Amino acid sequence: MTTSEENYLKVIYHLSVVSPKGVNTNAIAGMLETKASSVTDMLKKLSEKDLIIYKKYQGASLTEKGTLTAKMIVRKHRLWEVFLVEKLNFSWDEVHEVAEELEHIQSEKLINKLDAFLNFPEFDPHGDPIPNADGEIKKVQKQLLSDAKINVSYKCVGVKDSSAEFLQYLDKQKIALGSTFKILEKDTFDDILQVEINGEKITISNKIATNLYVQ
Amino acid sequence: MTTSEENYLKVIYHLSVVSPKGVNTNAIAGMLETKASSVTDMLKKLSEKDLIIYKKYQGASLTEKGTLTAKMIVRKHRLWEVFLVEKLNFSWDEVHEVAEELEHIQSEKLINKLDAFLNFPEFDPHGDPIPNADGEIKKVQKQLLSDAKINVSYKCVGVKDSSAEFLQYLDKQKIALGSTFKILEKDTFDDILQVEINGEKITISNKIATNLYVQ
DNA sequence: ATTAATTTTTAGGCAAAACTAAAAATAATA
DNA sequence: TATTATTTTTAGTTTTGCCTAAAAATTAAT
Repeated sequence: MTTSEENYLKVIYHLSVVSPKGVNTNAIAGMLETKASSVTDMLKKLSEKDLIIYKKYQGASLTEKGTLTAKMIVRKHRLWEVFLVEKLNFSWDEVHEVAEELEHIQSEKLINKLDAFLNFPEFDPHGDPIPNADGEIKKVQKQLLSDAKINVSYKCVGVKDSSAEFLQYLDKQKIALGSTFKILEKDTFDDILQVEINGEKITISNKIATNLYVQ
Repeated sequence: MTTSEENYLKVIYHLSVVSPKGVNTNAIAGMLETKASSVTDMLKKLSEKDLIIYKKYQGASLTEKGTLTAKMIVRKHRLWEVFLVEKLNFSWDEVHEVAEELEHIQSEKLINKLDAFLNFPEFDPHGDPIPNADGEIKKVQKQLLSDAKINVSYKCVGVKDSSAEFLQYLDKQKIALGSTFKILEKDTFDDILQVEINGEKITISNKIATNLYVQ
């Protein structure tokens, strides 16, 4: 497997969540910052390797084999992120790019030993679940803060947007995984929420609320 | 820098120890298991990037810039080896291939944080020195066991050959870094040495003795 | 000092993964 | 439904790093 093939599989895997019956060529191109024609070439290649189902103009979906492969890449990515944050003291907004490289290191032994070293973590620093060695992912129910009820206490368990900018904004607002949330008031007109975070009252935009997972 | 370019620099760096005034095209090809013509192509490229001095038919030698780059790759390789052995419990014969991949991860921050996490080790699991962040290498004097004096006590501080086969042989003979050595008798005729290792008398071939560094 | 052997370089190609531009298929709209 | 508009695919290039085969330069040997 080349790094490029792995990146395609990973993107198809992530996009499959929203378009389970075929991921568009353009959508893949967008995620990988490449051109549609390049995507077509690669889809043919991945199809011949039985990693995806691909029919012209119909988009791509992962086979069993492709799904497992993609999950292993995601597993590696997220385990490395845990390592970087827990052991090397990276902040949660710095780990993505480095993990993008580390996820392509080819050694099952390495990743399983890393998993053990980290004590078999179930979530990465952004709250995303880490597939185990068999590709199984622990499903937890969680909802967006924007969908949460008023005056009910929640705990922050993940972020939807894990861009450095958003994560840095959260740091500034002292919002982290584990923070407690209570919506005091929703102002549907100007898309603003009054919330209590760890006991303190603040105002956040709906944009923020639609990118925080709570439980 | 591509992985390929880095591998060339690393090989030139290692070969420069024995041929400081120009490394042969064929020697590089041999180390990289590639063809001389491919090497010529790359030498031109590295030369244009001012990483090596290259004149047709004269071999290659590293520039200042090339030397520093090579040292940083060696630094990464050896630090990752320490990580694999110390933290992930790999054995010293398993780490080379994985480190060959990890050494190409591009992040200065990563490697310096890894260095700190490992407590700034000075030697890798095979006794090779680890360049610091400035490229400085601590020089220690050491000699081959085959050049050691008779009836003098030495300590094993490194291996010259770090192939898995050799390292596994050492494991079997209970020879490790730190083991104490004393040559009892040298038989120059059949190239065999009577030695005392950690107090026990055994016989080893000269081939072994020429691949062990002692102090 | 020639000739032979070896090493190194050139020349021309190939595969992977990207690209541009144009053609074909599908989807959207009047 | 006919006509746009959009999406996707094809066709033809490019770049990187490798290859083979042949030519050129260097080194070794008679």
